[in-house]
Amino acid sequence: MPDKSKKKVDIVTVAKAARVSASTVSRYFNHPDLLKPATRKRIDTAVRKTGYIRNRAAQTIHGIRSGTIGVLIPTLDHAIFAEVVQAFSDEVADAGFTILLASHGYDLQREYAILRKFLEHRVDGVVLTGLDHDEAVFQLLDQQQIPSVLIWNYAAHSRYPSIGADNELAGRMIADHVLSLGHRRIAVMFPPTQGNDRAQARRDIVLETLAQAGVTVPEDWSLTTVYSISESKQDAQALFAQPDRPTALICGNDVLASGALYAAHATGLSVPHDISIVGIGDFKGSADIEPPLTTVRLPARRIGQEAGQALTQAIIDPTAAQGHSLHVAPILMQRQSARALP
Amino acid sequence: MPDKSKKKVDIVTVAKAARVSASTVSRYFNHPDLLKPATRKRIDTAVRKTGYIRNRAAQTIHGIRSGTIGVLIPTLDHAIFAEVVQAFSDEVADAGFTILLASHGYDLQREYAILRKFLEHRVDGVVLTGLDHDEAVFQLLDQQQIPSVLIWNYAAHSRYPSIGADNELAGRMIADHVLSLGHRRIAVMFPPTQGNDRAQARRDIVLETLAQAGVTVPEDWSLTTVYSISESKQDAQALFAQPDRPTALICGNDVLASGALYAAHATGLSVPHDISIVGIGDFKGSADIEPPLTTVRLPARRIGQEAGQALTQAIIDPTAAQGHSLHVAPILMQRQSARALP
DNA sequence: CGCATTTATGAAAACATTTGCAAAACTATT
DNA sequence: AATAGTTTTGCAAATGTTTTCATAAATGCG
Repeated sequence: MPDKSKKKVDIVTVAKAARVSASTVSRYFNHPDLLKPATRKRIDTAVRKTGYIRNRAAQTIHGIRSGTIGVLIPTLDHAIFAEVVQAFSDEVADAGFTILLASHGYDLQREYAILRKFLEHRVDGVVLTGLDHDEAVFQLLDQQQIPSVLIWNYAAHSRYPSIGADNELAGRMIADHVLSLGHRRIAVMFPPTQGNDRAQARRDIVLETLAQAGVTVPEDWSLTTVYSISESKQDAQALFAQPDRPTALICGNDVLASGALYAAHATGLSVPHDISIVGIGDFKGSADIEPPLTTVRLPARRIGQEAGQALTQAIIDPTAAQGHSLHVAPILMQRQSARALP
Repeated sequence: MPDKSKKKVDIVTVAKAARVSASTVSRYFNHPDLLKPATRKRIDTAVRKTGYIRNRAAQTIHGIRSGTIGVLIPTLDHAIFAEVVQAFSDEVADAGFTILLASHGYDLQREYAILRKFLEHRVDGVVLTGLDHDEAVFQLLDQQQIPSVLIWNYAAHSRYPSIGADNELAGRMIADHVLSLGHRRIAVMFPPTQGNDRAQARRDIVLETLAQAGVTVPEDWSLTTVYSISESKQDAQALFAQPDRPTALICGNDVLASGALYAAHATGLSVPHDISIVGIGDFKGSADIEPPLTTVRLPARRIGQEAGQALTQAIIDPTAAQGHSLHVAPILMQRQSARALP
């Protein structure tokens, strides 16, 4: 039915077709209750016939909300970020927002550039991943006075409201757990930490917790491995091949831990009998891997949802106090990849 | 430095600060070469001082491109889609496009609604996942004459250019492979197929290929399992517990296959000695799981990249022929989870 | 039925830009 | 120094909406 001719159809095209003024058509969309049912009906058919689609850009220049939220993550390739984004998107979609998504690949400069682009699009809100960002990023946010939230990592005193888990706590929890199982000969495997405050915090706290218990990790038992199952499998295999083996391996995240699990399997080591392996994150497959991975859960979905609620709230009611940080507690998931030393 | 006062800064604010007209400021951004170096410099500092950020919405109503591409996927929770999106996003970001992302969760009605929303935002292009869509969706696309591509699945005769792998081919490849290994007692496990043409096509072709070889899959060896490791582990465990066991299990995707692998492990079955298990997709961990999974690779990154290139091309040069479909060939990855029957 | 309300609609200004055209400011040439 | 040509800039119109204000139409009431 809709008119297929290429001439652009705008609000006045519809107005003409319905024999009303443009203002009335505008009202049809924004305050339908102000219209006489008969006119409403007339416009309705006109819209249908012309195939009219509202132009959000034209609305936006009136200071009307754009209906978009900019979401800035390191990468979608980590399942955990994909999960947060999905949850966030679902949450804000209900309120009519669409997300503008971009990833910076841990490059702070790109993050700034992308944020600017978001701002050019006049996003109604911004989501940034992690607590640490370039000072220029914060200045831009301050200056534009745009509702923003930092997700994934939590800190009570963050510069903008943060919604996420306390990564230091998570690190301490897993380290404490391993310690409590009686392990003292412990190896660690973490991802590189440049531009990644989350991994950084985790590593530091794990090492510190161990140190406080009098456990020091020898140089060659402290592995740095990129986020990849194959890499971690390889590195762990090398570690396990050494004559002198640790009794436990703490991994900075579950991907690394999965790789380590496979490495153990490939090396003929039995987990948790010969070695205990733990991760951080509780990623999707972690509960089902063999053996099920002991880890601490960082509730991604929950974070996405909470962030979505907080941000829509802040956008819809800008007078309300600038949102508060929210801590989504990590949870120790005791499964079968770690055991107590006899 | 930038002015922190809340009064909105627009192009005329900058113009005043630089003692030029608004048009000149506009030219500063769009045709800088038309400006005298001195004026350019003056505007430059004015922009900096005022903290001005261009308003894309205002440009867009002039028919200028919005610089956004709408990407519509079923869900980000499947790593494979996250991967395509990431690759696509990287590709188009280079050309200055930002993506508007939304997921429909396999609900065709929602897909239509989201597409409309994209169109309201005047996206410059649209990416849809899969070949099958509501007729209304295609009509909208036809009517709006907007560059569009269907990704993930390929078909030579698709209604809009499709860029992806031939899922039927992938299904046939893996079925043929299992057959060629000498298996005849074969079980299959596929995800539910409603609203999911990809899974549908795979299942049909696998069954058909087996049938052509004279192999029929008994009712209770044909499992339908939602996309989830834990579910598939459970279902596979039930299957393996039966007295009469198949010699091979073909899974509709690698997630299902991973679950089955864990199930075998948990049941004390050795893979591939006691049973061969294969998947489709070659997901991220598939090469590193124990044993490494035999599967057929659906090159997600490649698809995302190709789609990105094709779409930017179509947007930048609309006169060029409406893009062509592109087949990204699936590749059989022979690893260790399947063996030839003696 | 006429007047005062109330309700529904239209005209025009506003929003932040871009752009065609014309005027102004330079340069080069004689 | 005057002219012609070129480069740089400004003015004003245009873009697709929303909104304020005013007017027209409908309704209620005595």
